[in-house]
Formats: sequence, C-alpha cells, structure tokens
Amino acid sequence: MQGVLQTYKASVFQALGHPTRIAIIEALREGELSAGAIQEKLSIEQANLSQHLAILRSRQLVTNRKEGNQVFYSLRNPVLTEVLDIMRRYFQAHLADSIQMLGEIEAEQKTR
Amino acid sequence: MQGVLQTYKASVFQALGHPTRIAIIEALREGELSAGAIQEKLSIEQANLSQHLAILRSRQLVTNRKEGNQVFYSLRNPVLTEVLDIMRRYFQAHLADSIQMLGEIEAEQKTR
DNA sequence: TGCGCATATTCGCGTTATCGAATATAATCA
DNA sequence: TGATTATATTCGATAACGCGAATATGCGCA
Repeated sequence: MQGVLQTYKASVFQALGHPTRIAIIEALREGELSAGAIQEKLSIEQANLSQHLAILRSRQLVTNRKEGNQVFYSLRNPVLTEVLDIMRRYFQAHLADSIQMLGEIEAEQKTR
Repeated sequence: MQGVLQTYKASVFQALGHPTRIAIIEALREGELSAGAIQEKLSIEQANLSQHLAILRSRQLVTNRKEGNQVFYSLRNPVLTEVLDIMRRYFQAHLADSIQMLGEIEAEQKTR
C-alpha cells in the first residue's frame, strides 16, 4: 500500500472518475445550482444524483447551502475547473489516440 | 448516461484514482524507468504492477519502449505532472479539511 | 535448442461502486 | 396538523475493481 498522501490524491481523482460526476462539475462551472436544477440538466434519477453529490461532498469538491426547501451546490475551488481545462488541452494534444479511445468506449457502451 | 466526452474524461481520472497508480506516475516524473525499477521503488507484487501499468497504458497516460529484456515506461505528456502539481496546490488550499479527510482515510485503513 | 530473466496475462475471489426502488427527513404551505 | 415538495439515505442486486497465484510470452545467452 502506498502513502496516505497518495491515497488522498487518488481519492480526489476517483471522485472525478465517473461521467455523471464530471457532468455535475461542468454544470456547476457557471455558478451554483440547486440539486433539482442539476437533476433536470442531466436528466438522471433523483436518488442517483444525490448519491453522486454525496461523493463529491465527501471529497470536499463541492459545498452546499441550504435555502428553505432546496439545497444549492457549488464548486469548492476553481482549481477543479482549472484541472478540467488542462484535461481539455491534454485531450486535444492526444486527439488522434483519443479518438480511437472514444471509439472503444462507444463500442463498449453499445455492447451493454 | 452522460456524453462520450465526459466518459472519456472520467476514464482518465479514473485511471488516476488509485494510490499505486499515483505512485507510479510520481515515480516517472524524473524520467523513464523500467518496470522492474518501478516495482522495486514501490515494492509491490510484479503482477500487480503490471496490471496497473496496463491500465495506464490503456488510458494512454504512459508509453513504453522495449529494450531487450526489459520495458521502459515514461509519462506520455507533461500535462499529467502539471495536474498533479495543481492538485498539490489544491491540497494546500484545503489543508484543514484535507487533514481531517486524511484522518478518515487512515481510520478506514486501520479497520480493514 | 533450451534455460533463465523480465514482463504480461489469466483466473478466482473478496471488496467496492453503481443503480433504481423504496423509504426517510425536513421545510413549506394550506 | 396534514399534504406536498425537495433532497437524502437505505437496501438489494449486478457490475467493476484489485489482488495474489499461477501461467504465458518474449528475449538473450550458453
């Protein structure tokens, strides 16, 4: 087993390692949104969203603010969008390979 | 299910979402290393390392060069270390919370 | 050729993640 | 208070992950 620090870093990346959670974070780029608004934007099950939000909360990637009936989420730190932007550059740098990977991902998705 | 692009991004983060793989990438920061050298550095099972390397390869995060008997690995793109550096800043920015999280991670590890 | 070293792959199994359904909580409002 | 809305949690099933043991592959060298 590796060090605690590496475990910590890994846990943050792991939280980012799901398409729905990437979508949530991208949805929050523009500013805070209520859970309901996110749900509508992503059109996923309410419970499922709540589970993903719980993970992002537990990793401290988002904060939430309760207002009356609803809960508003926002990104905890702009560093996150920074990382996503870098990944976009990374994606472009490896465009050819990435396209191939996308193909494989698509193929996998179809066979499910 | 979210878009293909988000699935792709998530798959890259997911590859980073394991302490051993973080350790591998950090080990490769200084330059290329043979699989054996990495194994020695991390002191993990040979098969296990090979599995992790396979994942990093499949996500295009590392390249490998065969030389005679051995295989040398290196980071595909400096963007990776850039992301790790940013995460370090992130970690420092949230030091207080992170320390708490580390405590939780440690506690979890002990109870296993 | 046949042996030995470095690395990769396969297999079986335990653990963790993910999902939808159902249920719980908590706030508002009639 | 009771109904309604918004969100969270629990549960059970399935899928994916991670590991070590065993085995396979591939290269160099006697």
